[in-house]
Amino acid sequence: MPEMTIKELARICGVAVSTVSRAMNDRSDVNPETRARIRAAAAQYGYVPNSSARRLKIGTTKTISVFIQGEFGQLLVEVLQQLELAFAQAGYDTTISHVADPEHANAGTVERIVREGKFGGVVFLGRYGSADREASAQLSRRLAEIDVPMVFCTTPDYSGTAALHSSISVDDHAGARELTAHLAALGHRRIAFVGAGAEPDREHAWALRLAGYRAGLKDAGIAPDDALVVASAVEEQAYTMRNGYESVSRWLTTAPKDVTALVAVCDAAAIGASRALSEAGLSVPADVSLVGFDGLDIANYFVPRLTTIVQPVPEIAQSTARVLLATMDEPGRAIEQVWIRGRLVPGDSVRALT
Amino acid sequence: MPEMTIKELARICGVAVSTVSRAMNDRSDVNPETRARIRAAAAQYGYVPNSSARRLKIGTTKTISVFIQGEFGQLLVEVLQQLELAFAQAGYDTTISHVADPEHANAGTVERIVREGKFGGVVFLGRYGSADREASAQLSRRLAEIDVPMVFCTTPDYSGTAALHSSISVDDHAGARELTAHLAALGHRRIAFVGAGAEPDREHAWALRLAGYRAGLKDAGIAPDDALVVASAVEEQAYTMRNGYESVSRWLTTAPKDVTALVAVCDAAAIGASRALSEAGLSVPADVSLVGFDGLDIANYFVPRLTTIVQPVPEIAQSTARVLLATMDEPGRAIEQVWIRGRLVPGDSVRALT
DNA sequence: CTGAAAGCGCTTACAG
DNA sequence: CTGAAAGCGCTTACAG
Repeated sequence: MPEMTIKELARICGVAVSTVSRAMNDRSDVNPETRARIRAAAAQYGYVPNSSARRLKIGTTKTISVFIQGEFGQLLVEVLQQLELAFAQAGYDTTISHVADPEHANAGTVERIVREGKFGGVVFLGRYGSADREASAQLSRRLAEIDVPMVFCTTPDYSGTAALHSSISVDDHAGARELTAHLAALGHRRIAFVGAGAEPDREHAWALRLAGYRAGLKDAGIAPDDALVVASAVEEQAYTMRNGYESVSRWLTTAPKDVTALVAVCDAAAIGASRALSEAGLSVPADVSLVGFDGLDIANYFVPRLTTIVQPVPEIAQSTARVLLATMDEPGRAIEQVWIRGRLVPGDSVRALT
Repeated sequence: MPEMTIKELARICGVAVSTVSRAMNDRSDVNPETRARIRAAAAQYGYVPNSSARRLKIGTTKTISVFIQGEFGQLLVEVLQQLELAFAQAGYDTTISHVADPEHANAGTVERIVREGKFGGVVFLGRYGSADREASAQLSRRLAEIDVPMVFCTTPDYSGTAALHSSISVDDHAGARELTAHLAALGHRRIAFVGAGAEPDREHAWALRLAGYRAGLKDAGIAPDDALVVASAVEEQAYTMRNGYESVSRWLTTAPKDVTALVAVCDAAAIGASRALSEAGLSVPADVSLVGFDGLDIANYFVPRLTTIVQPVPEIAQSTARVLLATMDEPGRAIEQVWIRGRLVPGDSVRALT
């Protein structure tokens, strides 16, 4: 196919290029018959407008870019699908910008948004920024200076004291608190948390979930015990089976023997933890109860079925789309922080002690 | 940031736009000092060339598009990451085109490639086309007419008798054959296959794996038995836990009682199968042995650890990159079909009967 | 409702 | 090594 241009099509149809342009773009100021004739010819000859030329003129596009950094699991894939759907319904194309190497891509990420620049809006999905707090905060601030509507989905805004961006996430704190309360209600008092980061933090999912766990303990009148907070062994891949496995394996050598339940930072970590327990001769839930967070498919198929908080993927995606589209319509719009409650789904991984 | 243009930067530097262009594109015919000066100014003022304008002039870009259709799991994510890496090393950007709805996007997919047109190359990752055989074959043929180098990774070329596209995959047939031989060597004779499609097929992964299973039975002198071929209950999501679960649950009501082992079409299906077995009071591997295919993380963390064929992700990605880049260099290049052997990794899900 | 013309920001022969 | 100029394919005021 020799890539027909608007000029050739105009010649074939015996009209001016401007008329072809109007017909192709469904402008009202074209004779319906002319338009039909041009569109028929376009279909026949396989004419497709050159999007680069178009973009160069227009400046902006009906395209929303979703940024994903580093590894991404089932959860993000699901959110992504639903986002694409929601944007498509609003007449926007979705393009995925995957930043493979999170550590070296911060400046690059920003630069790319500015350069390609022509996105109607941008979603940051999952984590973003680097492990370094200050660098992440700086990135967040630089992003805020760019004149493109953006929202953070499933990842917090690290800007610092004042939030600079809209964000939508599951309510990590409330979820972990509920899981902990659930365990306490079943008689557990010695409950550990698996997957804490090294530095204090109050924005990452692990930190919010850890805080929720602590709040849950407090609700139940249980004194916190640092020996029950299991640090991530593989911090740069905190939300993985491997981290759950290695963290718990290491911790078990010195763990208090009276622990009866584990709250894992996520389902994947819970599954890794389960293997570590099994290798240590401990069975779930007979010897130790175990809960996860996220509600992945695997939580439902794992043996035993994992008690977990199911992330409300449809609501998260819909809220994200709603906030972004609203901001695109009304650029000066106030930023919005949305926390959506997940649903606790009991499995077979928790034993009642009472 | 007011989006500086080449013209403004040229004025600031006191040179012609053509000189700026040469400096930014690292052409040899610029005075090194001039170039340094211009680049410094570009950095200082945050000038980034407008990619649309550039594309419009150049016609083609240093960008490779990876197409992913429908749902995608951990395996494709891993391949994707490695592809991005390989392309980056060759100086190419990677962009992901996710086609959310596989059934309705065939024509759209093609059109999009043609329209955006300016990709240096295209990779189809995972499945592509629709469930309908003829539609897929037609799509494959239409793709072959487009003047963009493309390769199929982890998905077959459905063109028909003569292959029209290069493709790279794990050797599904050899892998399933090896798994079956492995079971037979441990004394299993009544071995079932979980996840067969309804229509005869010789290109999809399930069909190749089913054929490999049959070859493995034959190698071991075991007569095939149709009652041991478990049809997919959820055919449009064949490679999922849900399909493994529902297929085996349904089949168990009428399954021969003497089955001692299951070959699942993939790890996810194996995990689903495991739950179905467990609900029927059958334990893995004490009552039934179970093997998967793919080598996902979960195979290694599941209890019991799953015996499986590990997909050689690095080799698959590297071969894909190599073939695509070679085709881009040499457009008339012969197509190439690469089948890479996976590695059988024994877990704890198989019991020796002898 | 339609056409002629300017111009989006860049690259690349063509002269010097 | 550098500059002036043409032109990539489109859209959009501006006239009619």
